[in-house]
Order: sequence, then structure tokens, then C-alpha cells
Amino acid sequence: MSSVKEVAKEAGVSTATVSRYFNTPEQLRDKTRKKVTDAIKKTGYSMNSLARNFRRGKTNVIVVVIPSIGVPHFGDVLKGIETVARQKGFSIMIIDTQFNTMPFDKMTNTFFSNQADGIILLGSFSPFKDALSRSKSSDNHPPIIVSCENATPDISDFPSVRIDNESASTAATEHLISLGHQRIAYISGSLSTGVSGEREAGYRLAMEKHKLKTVEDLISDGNLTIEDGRRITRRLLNLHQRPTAILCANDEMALGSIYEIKNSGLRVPDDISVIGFDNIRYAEISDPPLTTIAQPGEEIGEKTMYQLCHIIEGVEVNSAPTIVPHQLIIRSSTASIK
Amino acid sequence: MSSVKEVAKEAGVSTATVSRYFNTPEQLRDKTRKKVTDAIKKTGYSMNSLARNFRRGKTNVIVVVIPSIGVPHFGDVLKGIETVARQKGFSIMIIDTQFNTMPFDKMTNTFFSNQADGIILLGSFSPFKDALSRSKSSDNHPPIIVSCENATPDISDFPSVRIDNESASTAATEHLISLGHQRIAYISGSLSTGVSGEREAGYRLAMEKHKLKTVEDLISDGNLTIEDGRRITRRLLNLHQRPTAILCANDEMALGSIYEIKNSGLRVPDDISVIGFDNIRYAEISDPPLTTIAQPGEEIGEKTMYQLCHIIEGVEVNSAPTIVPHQLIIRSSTASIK
DNA sequence: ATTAAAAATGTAATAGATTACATTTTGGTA
DNA sequence: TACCAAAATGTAATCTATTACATTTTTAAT
Repeated sequence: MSSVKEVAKEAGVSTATVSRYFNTPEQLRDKTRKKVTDAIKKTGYSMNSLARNFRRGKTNVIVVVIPSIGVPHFGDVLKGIETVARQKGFSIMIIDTQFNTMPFDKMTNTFFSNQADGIILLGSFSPFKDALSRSKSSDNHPPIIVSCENATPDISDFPSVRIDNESASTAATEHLISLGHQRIAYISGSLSTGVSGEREAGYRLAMEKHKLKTVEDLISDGNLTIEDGRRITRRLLNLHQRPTAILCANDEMALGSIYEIKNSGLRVPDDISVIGFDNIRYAEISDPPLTTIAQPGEEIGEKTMYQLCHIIEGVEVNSAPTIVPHQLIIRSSTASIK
Repeated sequence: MSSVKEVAKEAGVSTATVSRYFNTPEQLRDKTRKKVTDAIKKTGYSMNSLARNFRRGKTNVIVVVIPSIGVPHFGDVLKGIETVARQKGFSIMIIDTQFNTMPFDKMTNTFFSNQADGIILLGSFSPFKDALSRSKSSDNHPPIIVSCENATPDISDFPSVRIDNESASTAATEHLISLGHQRIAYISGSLSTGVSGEREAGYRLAMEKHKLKTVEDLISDGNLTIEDGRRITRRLLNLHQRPTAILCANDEMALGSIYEIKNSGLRVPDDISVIGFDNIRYAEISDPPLTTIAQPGEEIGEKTMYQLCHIIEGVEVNSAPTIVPHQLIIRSSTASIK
């Protein structure tokens, strides 16, 4: 395993020159550059990034913490993050908490030991917040940005990119109300406390505004999976008075919901309307195509990464969250009550 | 930013002792251990992993290269990889090539510069193979394992975990043939050359075996996305003699296919049967539920990571690919020809 | 040709944890 | 108490690329 030293010897230059070859090649004379190029080829040298990172005190790695890699919406956000990261010369390291079920010790350790130049949290992670609050200063951890998730008070100091979850949820609920629905169920995604809280607030707000009773029996805690959408829907269908519409905190639960409704012999939207959140790519081709609130996932990812870069570069970033627009996409899973 | 040196001074011990505190704590006397613990708390020390990695010559990072993070099947594999990686103390760094559309320079660089202790390729990546073949010896890159993908000749030296794609595809085709289908279309996933090749071979093998003509018009190149499944299906439906069954190289294309068939006024499976590959979680709840070949994604991930660990630890691993079982899951998107 | 300024290159210190080897301490036994 | 082996701890070299600072070379103007 050859080092700069050997390359330098082979090329007849100093190690500093070899280093400059990689970092500020324009400083070298053509002739010198050629000598180094040849020496590298001859020795088969390849840089030891560990040494470089150590010496420079940075890794060019951004850690993204994500509740689950399998959720299509997060996939979109990641795509946006990656596009910008690549532009800026960062690599992405993804930590999947598998919906908070994984032990956080190692992850926490990562944060406080220079392993990342920046951290993106997609969602809020209680164990992580604990660790953060234990460390008062921000000296011993890299810059952090929390996207998709509204900042709960304890992490409100971090910048954030997201949609306005409350008004998005209000819009979804009002869409159902405008179609004449009154018994509207809500399936939350309890795993992401903040978002879910805001969305539930938006739902309640809309109900109140239109003077509709919110029946607590119609409000359930889901975990954002298809399976949970199905489970909860089965429960709702067995209710004495079943809902005429179901608002789900994400599309996957909505798809599970539709499946169970149809499976029980009822029709969507004729008997029950269903509306989701995120506009994942399966929403358009579901049967019936799913009405949903679209989040601009890639845009969220890009803006998040841009902001993080700014912070890393030391540019002042205002701490107000960046709100990107959501959009109600009306397809065929919602209809007027008969 | 405190270092071992300061902790050592604070604790009244040597830097070696502090280092041992982290690496071989059982070597320290209780009293000493306590002194160090206190000193760490007092100084707010946290280890500089950059220095550690550099000194040790390893990162505890495994790089996983993946065609697209959004593909559910890869999500399953990743989950398996992560489970084992965590057990073994490795972090996962994911590189998403976005279906080979991303520039590979940086990625290639990653491989040859000690940034990873091991590399998992999920699928085969031509630009990467180029880089590999340029470097004769394996001295200057970490161990590599290629999973999901059958090893094309140029990378056949790497260990691999996967299903037997050819016979899986044969099984899928024979399922359709046993239902009386003769005009069977195949939509490939040209992006993963190896897999796609094997699956196409399996399809052709089954057709031949049962003395059925393979019509080249019925064989198309897809890119594994819903969108492409839809595009190609529209073409197939406009054919003079349209197929009575469609075999897709993955479930996402199959779902797109079903959507377009239904959209054109035909019924699945009454008019056209559709069968997919992977058994992603949306397959079960599609309408109709999708017949498909299940791959044990998590198992593939786990076995891959175990093997990689063995190689990293220097244990001899036999180079024959590890074949895991596939399973034909018959749901309702396939039926006898009328 | 001379010289000052600019450009190119060289020298050597440096980052912080680890570890081979050296030294000291401990615990148990004669 | 003295002594030995084993356990604990200390000393200092080491890993490799970068970079501040020093020195040499080149360029261009007189």
C-alpha cells in the first residue's frame, strides 16, 4: 500500500507537491504534474481517505436518519438530498431506525465523534433528542437539520424544511366535508409524534370549524404501515356506526384501508371515501386511484441539503422553518356522500 | 475539543490507559476505570473517530450500492443487511445510483481509498466493473460481494447471494402455460443485465420446453418502474394479436401493467393474466392481488452481510454463489385462459 | 543583466488514538 | 519479609496526508 511518500520519491518531488497535485493541481507546473501522474500510475497509489479525513478534520459524509427506508415518501426526499449532496461533494450515510425500534447507542455515538459533517433527521427521534439535550453546547456535534417533521419544542432550535402539516390536514378534511361527509375517521401515524400531532390538529380544526362532532372512537393510532391501515380499518368497519370517510396519515395506510373496505364487500368511494397523505407512486395506480395530499418530496430533500450546506459553510441561516407547498390531489377514492 | 491527552491529564493516568478504557476496559483496575470515567465526564470528551479510524486503518463502514432506494425489494434486502451489520458493529453507507444514471467517479473513488471495510453491490454496475478490472490485484480495494444479481462473467469472482433467477422465471412461465396461455409477453428489466438475462432465459426455456413459439414482439425492455410497465403494456394492448398473459421482471411493472389493462376496459385475470417478481408489500393488496415470485429479501440481506463479515475477518469463503429459495405465490392476477 | 515580485516547490510540524515495548505495581507464596 | 509471576500502567513511536512557513525558481520589467 503505497503512500504519498513513495509517490514523491518516485516522482522526484516532495510529499507536499504530491498533496498539492490532488488538492490544488493548478499550482503545479505542467511538467511537475506529469511527473506525479506517472509516479502515481507506476506505484498504483490510491489516496488513504482515512488519513485525509483525519488531517482535515472532516469526512464529507452527511448522515441521514430515517424511520424506514421502505417508505416511498422518504425515498423521494432522499433522492433530493442525494442530488444536492453529490453536487456539493458529500456522500450520504443512511441510518434506518426501523421505526425507532433499533438501539440508538451507536447512532448517538456517530453524531458526537466527528463521523459526519452534518446530520439530517427525517422525522423526530426521541432517543436522539435525549442525547442532544444532554450535551448543552453544539460544539461537540455537527450541524443538524430536521426535515419532514415539525419541530417539537425540544428540538425547535434546529432548522427544518417541511409542509404545513396542520393546514394540509385541514384541507384534506375540508375536502371530505365539502362532499357531505360528517362521520370522518382519522388514522394517525403515532410514530412521528410531531407530524401526526399536527395532522390530527388540522383534522380536529376542520371538524370544529364546520361544527362537526369529533367522535373519539373514529380516531386511531396507526404506525404508517399497510398492515396497520388494514387492521384499523377492520375495526372501523365493525363499528356500530361506521364512518363514511377515512383520512389516513399516509398513503400506505390508505391503500391498506381501501383493500379492507373492498374486501368486506363495500365500495370505495361509493360507500366509504378514503384519502391519504404523501402521494407516493402507488397512489395513482391504486384501484380506485387515491385522493391524497402531495408533498414535494424531492424539493424537501433538495432544500434540506442546501440549507445544511449553508450551515456547514458557516453562512447564517435564519432559524424559521422553511415551509414548502402541499397540494390536494383529487382522484377517485373520494366522492359525495349518497 | 478535548483529546485523550487532556482526559489523561485530568485523570492522572497516561494516554495509553485512556485508550485502553475504550478498547480493553477489562484490563483496567476498577479504581483506574473510575478515574477515567470521571475525567471523561468532566472534560466532556468524545472520541475522535477520524483519528481512530486512521490509526486502525478501518472505518467499520460497509458501503451498499443500490440501483434505487425506492424499490421495495431492495428495502427488504437492506433491512436484512442492517440487522446483521448492527450486530457486528458496522455502519451502513448507502449509495443510490438512481438506476445507473449517477456519475460513478466519486463512488469508484470511495472503493479504493479505505473509506469502507467492505462493499455490497445489489445488482451489477457496469461503470464499477470497469474500474475493478482496471485494478488487477484485490490489494487496493476492500472485500466485495454482489447480491441479488447473478454474476456476469467479469465479476464472477465475487461471492454472491441470490435466488436462481432462471428457474424462478421458468416456474412463473410454466404456471402461465399450465393455465393454458400461449401468447405470453415478457417485460424485462434491462437495467440489471444479469438478472434480466437470466429471467429472460428462464422464460424462453419454458416456452421452448412446451413447444411454444416465442414472438419477439412480445418481449420488451423495461426499466423496472411502474411507468415503464404502463408504457409497455399500452404497446402490447395495441398489438394486432395481443398477449393473454404478461410476465414482468418485477412487481412494480406488473402493477403498472394491471392498471393499464383495467384502464383499457379489459379485466385481469379474465382477459389477461399478469405475474410479477419480488412479492413486494403492495402485491398482496393490489386489485386483483398479484401472483408473483417471492424472493426472501431479508434473508438475502442477512446472508450477504454474514458472508461479507466472514471475508473481512479473513475466514475462507467458498466462492460458489449462495442460492436461496424462491417461491411462486399464486394470487388472483392469473387464471386459466377462457 | 539585474532585481523585485510572483510562482513553484520543499521542509518539517501536525492532527489524535493506538500499541509494541518497557516499567511499575500487585498479590500470593515461601 | 522477600521474591516472583502476573497484572496494570506508562513511554513514545506510529499511521499518512496536509499545510504553515521557508526556500528556490521563474517571470517580467528596467
